Amino acid sequence: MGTAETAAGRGAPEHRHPREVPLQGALAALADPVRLILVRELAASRDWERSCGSFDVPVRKAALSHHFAVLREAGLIEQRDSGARRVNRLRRAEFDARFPGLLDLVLSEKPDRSIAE
Amino acid sequence: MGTAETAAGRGAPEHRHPREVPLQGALAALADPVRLILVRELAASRDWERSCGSFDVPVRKAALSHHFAVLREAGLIEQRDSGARRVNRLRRAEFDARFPGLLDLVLSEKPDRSIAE
DNA sequence: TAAACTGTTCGATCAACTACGAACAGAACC
DNA sequence: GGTTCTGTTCGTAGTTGATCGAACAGTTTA
Repeated sequence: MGTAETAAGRGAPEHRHPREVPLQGALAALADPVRLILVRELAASRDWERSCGSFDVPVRKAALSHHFAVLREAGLIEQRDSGARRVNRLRRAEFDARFPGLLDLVLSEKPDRSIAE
Repeated sequence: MGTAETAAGRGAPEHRHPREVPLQGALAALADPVRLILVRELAASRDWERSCGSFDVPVRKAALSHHFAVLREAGLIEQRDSGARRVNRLRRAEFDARFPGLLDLVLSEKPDRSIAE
């Protein structure tokens, strides 16, 4: 059919606005090396540019899918289905309004070399 | 003997300056309900005023001791032995210099009612 | 000296998190 | 049609973290 807006493996992703995210949840979401990579790479990309599989992380897709779910629940990202792939955007403004400075802190920190080891 | 400056159960506590604390460690330290209470109560008290046992937290002393160790390793608090008790202070300025805005975020957030349940 | 108090450490338990492979489902491509 | 690509879900395994009670070691008080 015409333009595709459907899903990949299942229904549309459930989102949570940063406004409804508890501080503890936001901190926990960011206290993980893999998710930090995702957030930083996302911040360096344009909205809706990156699909889930396009990130350079040392985990397989099952774990990756889980991490994206956590970021979604923490109000950090928004996802949209585009054909077979699911594209992402960082909720910069909304998240920063809810937790002023937190995202800046994460993004200004130079990534620690070597994730595992 | 004269003035006591010794320990409670063991040697002097090991500290870590916020400068040497990784962002991930700071976030993880703050992503816990008990430790959030400790930090907030500490912020509302004067330096060296509060002993470890003087906090209103729903855990026993073994767990409490562990939480203080985590806060110490995260550069969030400083401890000093004063006779039988160990007194604390929040490293406001140093921590804020290392992670600008993070502590403010934690302290401006209204404590979520009901820690467990 | 003995008892009470404060806090640490040990060992065990239990819950939560992270990870993987396999199976699945829709989209795109041949 | 079938194959490949993308991502989710499931079941499971390993790791980490929080918690407790008990034992311990100083300090203080009686």
